[in-house]
This record gives sequence, structure tokens and C-alpha cells, in this order.
Amino acid sequence: MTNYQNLLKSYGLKTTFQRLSILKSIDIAGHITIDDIHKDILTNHPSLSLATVYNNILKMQNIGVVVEVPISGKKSKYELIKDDHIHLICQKCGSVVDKDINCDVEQIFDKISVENNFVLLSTQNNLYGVCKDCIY
Amino acid sequence: MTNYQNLLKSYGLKTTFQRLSILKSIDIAGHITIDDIHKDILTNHPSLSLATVYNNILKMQNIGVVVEVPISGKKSKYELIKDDHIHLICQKCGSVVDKDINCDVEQIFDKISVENNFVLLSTQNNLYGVCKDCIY
DNA sequence: TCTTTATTAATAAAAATTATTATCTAAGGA
DNA sequence: TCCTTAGATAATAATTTTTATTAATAAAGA
Repeated sequence: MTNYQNLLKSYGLKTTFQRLSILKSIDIAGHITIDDIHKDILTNHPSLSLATVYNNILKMQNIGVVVEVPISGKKSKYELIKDDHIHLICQKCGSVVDKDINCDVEQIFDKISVENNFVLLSTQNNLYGVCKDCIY
Repeated sequence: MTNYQNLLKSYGLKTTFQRLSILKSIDIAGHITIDDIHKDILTNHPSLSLATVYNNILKMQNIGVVVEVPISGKKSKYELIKDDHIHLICQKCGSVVDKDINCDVEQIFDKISVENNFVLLSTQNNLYGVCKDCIY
């Protein structure tokens, strides 16, 4: 995991156990809901308030450390900032797996953006289906 | 707009003024939130219940007529079912514009899916940025 | 028109998110 | 190390969003 302590500091956010725990929880899970972050941290820090998770997720979203992954029909999950990529989202088990985005795809997205005078900042590419473990 | 009356009937959903109004509202707007559908229809049908909008959006999602478009940091919008496509989402004004998805992109998505034994059913491709009307 | 069954409106209930505030803690300076 | 202070947390309340309930209503076929 990147040095989030410095990253937080550079945006004027103090390094707290709660924030580092949230980042760690997201990092380990890859993609995780607010509720599950809360449950996760509660196991060794029983006083963590759910509101603290909400507040910090929001703040860390604003400074760009954390990214919301909204998923059709389900609750949003959160991931750490990373290069644009593809999500394979299983509609049976809910798993989310990252895959690299092909350069060709990026170029096409850039082209479409230019054609429409659209200033492209980021992309979210959700592929919905059934993962290999849920086919049978 | 397609013949939604028959489509509803084929799934055992009765054709009601409310349902047709919701479909029409989505069709005209292209992409619209639950709240805005409600507000929209209220103007000439003041008794429409918000719960009715929620219930019907859910039912029409289940039969595949309506699709949720979840948007990072904002409320979901809804669109009518259509072929996979790209969304240009303006982070300033919130506008959502559809663009055709390139065949090459579809092929790459198919390839990635096959490589991962993933049964691909649909995709949502959100390009976030600033639209031409909001640049200045 | 009548009958059946699903749908709606209205409301209540539940779930999710945000706001408030007293207490507490991180971080820098003495 | 010991203040000091600004910001953070926990606890809770308030708000917003979504879902469930039910009596009244309307659609669709006989």
C-alpha cells in the first residue's frame, strides 16, 4: 500500500487510527462496502462509529484517495485510487475483480471524448455477468 | 419509443397510466433520477405516489425494460433498455450523454471475459469529465 | 357489465446517510 | 516531555432514502 500517512498529511488530514484502518480495510478487500468496512474494523476496535466511516470515506473521496464504485442494483463499494481499469462484477456472488484496461480501449475512449469536446478525467468500466465460481 | 404496452403485458404487468408515464418520462429525459421522474409526472397527475415510482422502477428493472445507471458520487439515474453504450458524464452539470460503443471495445471486453471464464451479460461504461458546455 | 386480480395512494416502517456536539487525540512548539 | 490547539471521534439525533403494508381503486378478460 502506498504511503497514505503522507498523502493524508499533504491534504491537511490528520493521521488517525480510524483513517489508516479504513484504508487498510479497503486495501485488503480490494472492493468493500461502508458497512463491511465498519464491521471489519469493529473486530479489533469496537468503539468505531459508523458515522466516522461515512465521514472519512467522504473526505478521502474528496482528496482522491478513495474511489466509489457504484454497482447497478447493489450498494456501492469503495476502492483505493488506482489507474483506470475494468471491473468484472459477478451478479450472483457480488465479487468484483479488477482487470487492466487495454491501451486500445483507452485510445478509443480518448477519441470519443475529443470528438465530443469532452474533457475526460476518469472512467469506470463495469462488466456484469457471472464469475467462474458461480457458473454451476 | 418501443411498444412498451405489449412488453409490459408479456411479463404480466398491467398497463397503467403510471407505468406508461414513467416510461415516457425516462424516454424523454434519456437519463433521470427517481425524484425527477416523480416531479415530472406530478405536474399533470398530482396524486402520483413516490412509492409507486420506486415500486414500478424496481419491477420494470426486473423484467429488463428499465436499467439503473449508477453514478459515482451522485444519485442513480434510470434509462430505457438499449444496446451497450458509453456514458459521457459531466461532473459539473450532471448531464449524461450516450455514445455508441466501438466494436473493438466490445471485442476486447469479450476477450477479457473469456480469459477469466466470466460469462459477460452487460456492460456499463462511464466516462467522467467535463462536458463542452461546462468547460468555461 | 361483472368479476377477478393486480395496482395505486397513503402511510408507516425500515434503512441509509448526514449533522450536531461534547469529549478526546494528533501534531507541532515551548 | 509537556502544553496548546485545531481537528477528529463517538454517540446520538435528525434527515433522507427506500421498502413494506393495506384499504381503496382500476385494468382486463369473461
